[in-house]
Amino acid sequence: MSFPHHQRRTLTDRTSVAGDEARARILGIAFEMMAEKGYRGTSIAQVAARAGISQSGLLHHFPSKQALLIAVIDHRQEVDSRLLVDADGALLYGWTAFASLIELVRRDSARPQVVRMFVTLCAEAMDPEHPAHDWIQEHYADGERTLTAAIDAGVADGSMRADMPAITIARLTLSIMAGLQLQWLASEGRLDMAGEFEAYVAHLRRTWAVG
Amino acid sequence: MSFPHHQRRTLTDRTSVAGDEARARILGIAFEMMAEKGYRGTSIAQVAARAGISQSGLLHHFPSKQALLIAVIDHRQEVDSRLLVDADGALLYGWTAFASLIELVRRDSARPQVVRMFVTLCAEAMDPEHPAHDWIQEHYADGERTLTAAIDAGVADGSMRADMPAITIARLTLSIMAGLQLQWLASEGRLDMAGEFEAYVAHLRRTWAVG
DNA sequence: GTCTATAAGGGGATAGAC
DNA sequence: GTCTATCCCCTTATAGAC
Repeated sequence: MSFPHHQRRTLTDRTSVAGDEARARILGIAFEMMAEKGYRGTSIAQVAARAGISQSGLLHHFPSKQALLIAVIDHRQEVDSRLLVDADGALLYGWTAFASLIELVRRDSARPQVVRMFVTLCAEAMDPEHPAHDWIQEHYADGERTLTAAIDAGVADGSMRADMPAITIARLTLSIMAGLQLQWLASEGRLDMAGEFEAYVAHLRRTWAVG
Repeated sequence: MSFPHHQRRTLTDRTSVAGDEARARILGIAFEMMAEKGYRGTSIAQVAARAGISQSGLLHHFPSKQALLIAVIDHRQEVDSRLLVDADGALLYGWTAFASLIELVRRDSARPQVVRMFVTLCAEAMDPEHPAHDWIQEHYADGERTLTAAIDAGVADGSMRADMPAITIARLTLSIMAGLQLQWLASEGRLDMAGEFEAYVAHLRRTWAVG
């Protein structure tokens, strides 16, 4: 992923603590509002008002609405530990990867706003003119590559069968994760997202594990 | 589903053919634009311009933007034959229902705009203030009920196992359908949506059919 | 770092002529 | 059934004072 216009603070910057606090506050509000209304449905004036600052004040920290969106996406990406990677940064593989995905879904079950932000952004970023279009395409492709590699490793070490292409399993798994998010949001919590996903992995394990 | 403000032409109406043509043209353009930019990202002025009519002319046929959205949704719902129901209106059940779903996915593979409209609308309608919020919730609930009933019938007639709750299978299946739509759109056609879904049903059949 | 003022344009919807 | 003209609000972004 690359956003060439993204501002990143360097070690030599001398900015005030008050400025940092305002920036963080704006970022949090922007995230919440974009989660609910999407990028297009959110106005920077409303974000500014909720953050207790003027619109111009906001634009001092984020020079444009697009810069604000990019900052929101980048921030979440730093907060969320990367998918399928352990503490040392090594790639998880085989059933360990699926256990990690279950953990991820369980964590998401406690953060409906995060899920909503992601779902909303995914849908509107299908438009090639949307500022996050490239990001979302790379995000999907990256997820597919990573999970496929993890499954291939599981097949290689003999814990998974080779009678179904790894990429097919990967795509089905990622589809289920995305689709469950939609159903979970639509059900307003009545659906047990983590439970349903665990049932899927359990079924996969029964029918696809070796031994 | 119910939209109390929806205008439906009665048998006693005497409206001109030219008016009907204009209405249909506006409806088609509105569908395309809302598929790409969503409801919020589409302006009635742009729809009117592309339809070769003035904004006021459009508002003569659809008194508000919301009325236009509702007409678009209703129109698609009439065009698309209902899910899991055969020509006589009887409920499909068991593996027949899954065969019907495969057909549905295959048909959708040729209509990216329809899929995009639906995905975009689903995401933005998660917002309780969105005019299609109630519709989308009912749509999800209805799909879950219908498919669960079809699976229950399959278990009852002995063609499917009873070792997994019907509703779990139904939710997983609907998740996969929705998730594959997202991946398919993001991949811009590089993914074979119908093929992936068939692979899922085949796996289900191998591991879950009786006999 | 934050503000007010303002530019410049797009949005949905209405009134009334033809 | 379609148009022009208009209203009024909201949008993003900039200029310049403090």
